[in-house]
Amino acid sequence: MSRRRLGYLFKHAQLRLTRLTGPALEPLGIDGRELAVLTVLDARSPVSQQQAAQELRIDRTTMVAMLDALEGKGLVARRPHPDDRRKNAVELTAHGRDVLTRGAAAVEEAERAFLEPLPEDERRLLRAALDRLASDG
Amino acid sequence: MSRRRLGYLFKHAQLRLTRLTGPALEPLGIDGRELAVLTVLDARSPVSQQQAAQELRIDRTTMVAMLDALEGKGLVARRPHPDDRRKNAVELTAHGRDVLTRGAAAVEEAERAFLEPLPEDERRLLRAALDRLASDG
DNA sequence: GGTAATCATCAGTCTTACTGACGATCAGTG
DNA sequence: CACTGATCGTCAGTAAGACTGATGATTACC
Repeated sequence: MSRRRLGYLFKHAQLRLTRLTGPALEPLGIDGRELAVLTVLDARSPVSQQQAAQELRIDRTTMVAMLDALEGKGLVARRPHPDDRRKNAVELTAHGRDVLTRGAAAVEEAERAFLEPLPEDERRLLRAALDRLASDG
Repeated sequence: MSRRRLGYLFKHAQLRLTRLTGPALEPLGIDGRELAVLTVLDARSPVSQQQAAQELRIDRTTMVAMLDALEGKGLVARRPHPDDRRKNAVELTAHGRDVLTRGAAAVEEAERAFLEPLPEDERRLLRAALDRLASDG
């Protein structure tokens, strides 16, 4: 039985997860946060930067920096939005789509390794529980 | 069903937890990390700074800063270790013990609120699962 | 007794993420 | 149409958290 606080458990679970996903993505030159951005762009493209930021619940200014990085790596392109000249329409490049595909596979693999200590049914339960706990309520 | 990555779920579950524990501890003038230090000192006191740091898996230099803060608030005292003059023997003050007691109660309450979306049996299961996932393996 | 390891500390750095301000642009009201 | 207020992307500055590497003091090894 664990006397640890939930805060401790979350922090160190996340640390262990990062120790697995980090090296898995490192050959692709991105980290987990960047992969999340690529995923959103793939699903919703073209989106404004604000839309993408809201989707991931990150700050608009943080998104600027992340897109700067991703654009610098040639994974993402900003172009002027046809309907609203305040907005950028952000899209994946061909290279970005490729990195997304390979990154997603790498992360799935890392998540499998991460969850390996748990029996199958508990993995599903954990995911469902986290999903409810992570929703702002 | 959740398509979110585990990294996202952990991050935002933790954010929501902090939104609950933070205000709960704020009247006591500490945060969750500091409460964890107080807890270790209470259980193991007197300990060296390194022992306390290892217990919480935080860096030795981070522990220096945290004890500086806690000492400044009068919750903790460093005294020379009787057996080894390189070490500090760190202990709770009377005030520190009091804050620990009230802080622990506040956090228990906040954790209850955090877990409130889950049925009773899933709460236990989550805790057990996190415990295994957080262990470095 | 001399070398290597340990402890606490400090300065510096890095990452992540924020606030607040800005110019440009759009939307709604009258 | 003109004004007001909101929205979008950007930038500068800041803050928290946690690390590295170096240092002085001390201890352990043999």
